[in-house]
Amino acid sequence: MLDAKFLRENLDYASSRLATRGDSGNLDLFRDLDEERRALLQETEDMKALRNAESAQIGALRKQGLDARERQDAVRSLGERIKANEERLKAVEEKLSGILLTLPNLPHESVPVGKDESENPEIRVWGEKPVFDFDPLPHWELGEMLGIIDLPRAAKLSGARFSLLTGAGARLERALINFMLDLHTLEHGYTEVLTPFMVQPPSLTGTAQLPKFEEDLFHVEGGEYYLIPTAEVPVTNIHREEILAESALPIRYAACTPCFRKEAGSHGKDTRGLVRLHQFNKVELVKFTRPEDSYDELESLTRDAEEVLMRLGLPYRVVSLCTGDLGFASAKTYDLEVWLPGQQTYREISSCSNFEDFQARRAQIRYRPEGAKGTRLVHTLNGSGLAVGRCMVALLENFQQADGTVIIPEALRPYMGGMEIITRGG
RNA sequence: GGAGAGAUGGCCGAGUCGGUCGAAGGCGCUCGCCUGCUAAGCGAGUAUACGCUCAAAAAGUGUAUCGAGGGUUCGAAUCCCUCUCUCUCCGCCA
Repeated sequence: MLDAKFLRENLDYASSRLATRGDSGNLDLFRDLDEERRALLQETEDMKALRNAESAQIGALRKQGLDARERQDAVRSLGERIKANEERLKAVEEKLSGILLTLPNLPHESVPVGKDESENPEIRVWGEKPVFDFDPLPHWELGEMLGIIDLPRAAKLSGARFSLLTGAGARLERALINFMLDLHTLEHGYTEVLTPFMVQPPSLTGTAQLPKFEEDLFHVEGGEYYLIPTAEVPVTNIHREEILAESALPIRYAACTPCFRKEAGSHGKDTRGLVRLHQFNKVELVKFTRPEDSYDELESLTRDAEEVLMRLGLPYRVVSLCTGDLGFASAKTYDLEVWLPGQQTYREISSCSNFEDFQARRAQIRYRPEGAKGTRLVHTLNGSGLAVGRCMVALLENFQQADGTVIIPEALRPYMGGMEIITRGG
C-alpha cells in the first residue's frame, strides 16, 4: 500500500511512475475521496470535542447535585449528528482503502522501464551450458525412465498439475530441501522457521495477495482459511502489527513450505512435467530491514539464492524485471533463471524482491529508530532460495547422460547417503 | 465437544455506586544529578494512529484506542450483547 500522505503531496509523480507499469490506477478518485475524508473527519472531531466539553460540565453540575437536564437534551442531538457523520466517514474510508489496496507499488528508480518480460535486461550470467553428444531429454521423460517421477498416478490421485515422486526422486527432493536450508541457516545467517500452511485473510492482505489476486488462491471450506501460495505470506506476517527494536534488524528467515496455486489463466502452459504445479515445495528467504539497508539486502539476498545454483553447478542468469513485468507489490525484482537443456531455454527458478514499505504499511510492521522519536515502517524483502521442484527439473536435465542416468552433484551427495548417480530403479 | 476463569501501557498490576482515566502504583528503559568504580539514592521523562496549526522541523492542539465489533448513556476501561484469543478441568485424538 502506498502512503496516502505521500500520494496526496506527489500525485503527478506517483501517477507517472505507475504509468510505467501500465497500471495508473484511479488517482483522481483518490484525491477527491481523500479531501472528502479530511473535511468530514475535521467536522466530526470538532463536534466530538464539543461533546466532550459539554459532558465534562454536566458531570461537574451533577457532582454538585444540580440539575443538568437541559444541557443533556442539547447534547443528545449533537450525538445524533456525530453518529450520522461517522457513518458517512466510514463509507468514504472504505472506498478510499479500496483504492489504496488495489494500487500497485511504485517501481524503484533503478528499475528499467519496459512493457513486458521481453524487455527485462540480463544482469549477469553464470556457468557453462552443458554440451551433449546426444539429444537431451526433457525431465519428465528422464523421470519416467528412471522410475522416480510418476505423473500418471499423480493425475489419478489429484488430477492435472500434481506430482508423485518415488524412490530416489522423493529422496532427491528431500535432499535439496535440506541442502538449501543448511546453506542459508548455517552459512548465510538466516533463522529457520516452520509455519502454518493455511492462513487467514488478514495475512494475505498484509503481503498483498488480497484483495486483488483471490482467484490465484485455494480457499479451504469450513473456515476462513486459504492455502499459502508461498512461504512469503506466513513468514512476513510473523511480525504483523509489531514494533521491532532497531537493534533487532535486519531479521532474516528461511522457511521451506509447500506452495499452493490455482494457476488460473495458465491453461495449456507447461502442461507436462514438474514446471507448473498446483502444489510444489519452495525454500523461501524473507528479510525485514531498515529502509536505508534494503537495497544492499536485496543484492545479498539475490546472491544467497544464486549460491544454491552455483554449488549445484547449474548454469543460470539473473535478469532485472522491467516496470511492465514487475509484481504488484514489488519495487524491484531480480529473477534467477536456470538453464533447461531439455527445453533449450532459461526458466525462472527464483524471484528476489524488495517491497520497500509497501507490505509493511499493509501489515503494520514497524521499528523504533534509536535516537529519534516515533516509529518507522520496515522494508520487507523476499526471494526463493529456491523453488525445489524446478531445481529437480534442472538437475535432471543438466546432469543427464547418454544412457539416461543422472549424475548427482557433489554438494548433494551427503544428503543422498553418498549416492553419486541415479540409475533406473535407483 | 462439555464446564469454568480471564484479556488494561515494554512487563507486573490497581481501577470504588459509569463522571474528565491514556489510565494509580511497581518494575524496566532513557536522560540528568550524585558517587574512586559498581550498587544504592535523587530528579525528569518514557504508547500508537489519524487530523489541524506551521514553509518545514520542533512544538502545540483535537480525536480515537484499556482483546475486537456493536448497544445503552450527556458521558463507558467500568453496564448489556456478539465474536476472537488465552488458561484450568473433563472427554476425544495424531
